[in-house]
Amino acid sequence: MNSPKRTTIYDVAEEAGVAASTVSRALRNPRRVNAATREHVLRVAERLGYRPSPLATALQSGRTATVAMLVPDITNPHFFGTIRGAERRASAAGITFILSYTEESADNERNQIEHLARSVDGFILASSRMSDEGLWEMAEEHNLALVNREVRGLPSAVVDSRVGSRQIVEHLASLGHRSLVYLSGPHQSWPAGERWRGLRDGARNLGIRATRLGPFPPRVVGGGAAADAVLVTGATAVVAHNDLLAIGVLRRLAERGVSVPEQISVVGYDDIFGADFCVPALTTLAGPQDEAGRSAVELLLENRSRSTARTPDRRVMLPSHLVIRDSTGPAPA
Amino acid sequence: MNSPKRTTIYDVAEEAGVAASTVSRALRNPRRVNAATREHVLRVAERLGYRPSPLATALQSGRTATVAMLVPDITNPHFFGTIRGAERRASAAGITFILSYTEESADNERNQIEHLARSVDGFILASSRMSDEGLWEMAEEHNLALVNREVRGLPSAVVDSRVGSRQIVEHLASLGHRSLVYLSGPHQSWPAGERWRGLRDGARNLGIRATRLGPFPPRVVGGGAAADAVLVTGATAVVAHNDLLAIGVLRRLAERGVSVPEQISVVGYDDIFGADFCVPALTTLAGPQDEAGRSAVELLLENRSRSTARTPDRRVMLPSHLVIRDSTGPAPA
DNA sequence: CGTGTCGTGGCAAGCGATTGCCAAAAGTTG
DNA sequence: CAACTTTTGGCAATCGCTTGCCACGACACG
Repeated sequence: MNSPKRTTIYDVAEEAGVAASTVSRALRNPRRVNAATREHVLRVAERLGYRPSPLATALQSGRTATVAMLVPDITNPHFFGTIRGAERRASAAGITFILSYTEESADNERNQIEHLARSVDGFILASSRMSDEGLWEMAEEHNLALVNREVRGLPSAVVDSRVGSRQIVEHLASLGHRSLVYLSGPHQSWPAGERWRGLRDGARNLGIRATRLGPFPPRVVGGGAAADAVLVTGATAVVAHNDLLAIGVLRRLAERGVSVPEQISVVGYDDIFGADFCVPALTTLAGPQDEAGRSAVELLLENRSRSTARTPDRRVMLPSHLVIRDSTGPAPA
Repeated sequence: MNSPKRTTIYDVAEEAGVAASTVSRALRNPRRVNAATREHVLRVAERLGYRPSPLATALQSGRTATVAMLVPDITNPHFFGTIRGAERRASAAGITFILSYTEESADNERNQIEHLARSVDGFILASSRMSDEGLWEMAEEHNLALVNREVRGLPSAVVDSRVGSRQIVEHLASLGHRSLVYLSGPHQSWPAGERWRGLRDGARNLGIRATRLGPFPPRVVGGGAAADAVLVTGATAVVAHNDLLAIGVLRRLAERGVSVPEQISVVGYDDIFGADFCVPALTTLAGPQDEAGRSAVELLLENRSRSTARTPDRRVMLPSHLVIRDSTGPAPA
């Protein structure tokens, strides 16, 4: 506990026979102090086991060396990669990483930001539920970086799903499929729009038919209704908004005795943990989610001193790739 | 950004025509100030959009309203439940949640604690890699709560795996198995010891043979070697240290054409995401991991003002239950 | 040798709250 | 109505660190 008062910069100063300011400079601003003095101060600090107080530092300097990541839904494995990447990058830069969940609500997101605003240098908003306008407004006051969401004027790191979606279409077309169904995620979901556009455009180019159903909750449980909806369309290929939904679809199809991929091919997005060992193993569009998290932290760091000039909005686009497994196959004759 | 200086307690004080101290009291210590004054101050604060600075508060009062959770390995889904539970509980109490990974290293763990010590009210150590001695030492200086680890004198929240392990043995024995193999996790792992003891004792009671192999890395990739090791023993039942390892075993067995559960029954621990849709679906000992996370936060909160008396060490033991799926079946004749 | 420059270190004013202590105002009591 | 207690609000110190400004000495230069 804090009972045995921790050693402060003053303790070090006294012990070293210098002023507190000198200690501070020796630590933060090496060139501002004589090499010998500095060496001495450092040694004393070390001996006393001195640790700076991040709070005091932050209060004074305004820099907290902390970032917060806001994620809509903690139960969604999709975010694990992003969280991991962001945490790693932050950690490597000596930056404290705060994780918080917004329970899928834009209001909640706003509140969290407001609540943490003074304690962090910036926010990583993963799959934000806020509107573009809301984000712009927030960005006036706070340092933001978006993950898997693009908004004009705001820095973002996204895994491509537009180009990847075309690859999906090409893959399916090459297997002889003439039509596909996209099982859409939530309406406000930015990637859902991207994916659909990619699929639609790809389909148009290749002269096959693409239709969209939904929205469905992007979770395993959503797969039941989704699968049934697909069956009535008679489609031979279905692309689910994400792997969870795809897995739910696989389940329901198995229940109903529809064989995959013989009768229907199924594709997902994200390549989450488990996509390789569900049955049949899922064909899915994989992307470097952890890279996205990493990049987001970097965008935040770049923007730290944005107080003066507005940096041009940086956008990082990470390439995705199609992982072909057992859930896709030749279209039935 | 911070350019438009955020409103402070002084701004509110001036606007309301009172002293800063009054504002502070109106906010924190309502009974210390006249109801009318208080009402007025609150209104002004609201109008000015005042938000207290957590940093300043923490610096002065010593309470940070923040907890940190240290997890050895971010890639292990086992921790997701615990993280979720802890985050939720913290969030509900208005407490900021810091998440950090220790990369499986005790040293790293120690460093992280040292690094964050001034910024948090306490630490949740999930599956700590530190020795008992190390933990005692840390507990002298810091407010700790352990998850899935019991150490004398320290508060902890653990999911029972001892009793649960007996249930596993009973389940297997009832299916006619006369011997089982435990695929052990890392040697320093506390649950590994518990599980083994539970299995061994259970086996002794029921007159069946239990042997231990390992240690194996508790990940899917560890399953390959583990499965092969099992096969040479000729055992009919194998209990893996966790679901990841179990899934790896399932895979390898499938590769080698060994059918589960006809030839070998497989059991895991944790009931992670995916355990229900791998093939065959995994029989596993499920526990309320999120409860453990939640409890850990509560232990920390109880102990917040521990500066004076040492509270008796609180231990929370959460019950586990066996989820029987398709990976276990009657012993082969 | 006088003066200008540069390198160093110290002083002290914050950063934004909390809180012990005190004094003025209000309420109580005989 | 005097004496005393209780409320209530303000002053100022404090938490631990950063940083602008100043001063002092060393050094270089003309």
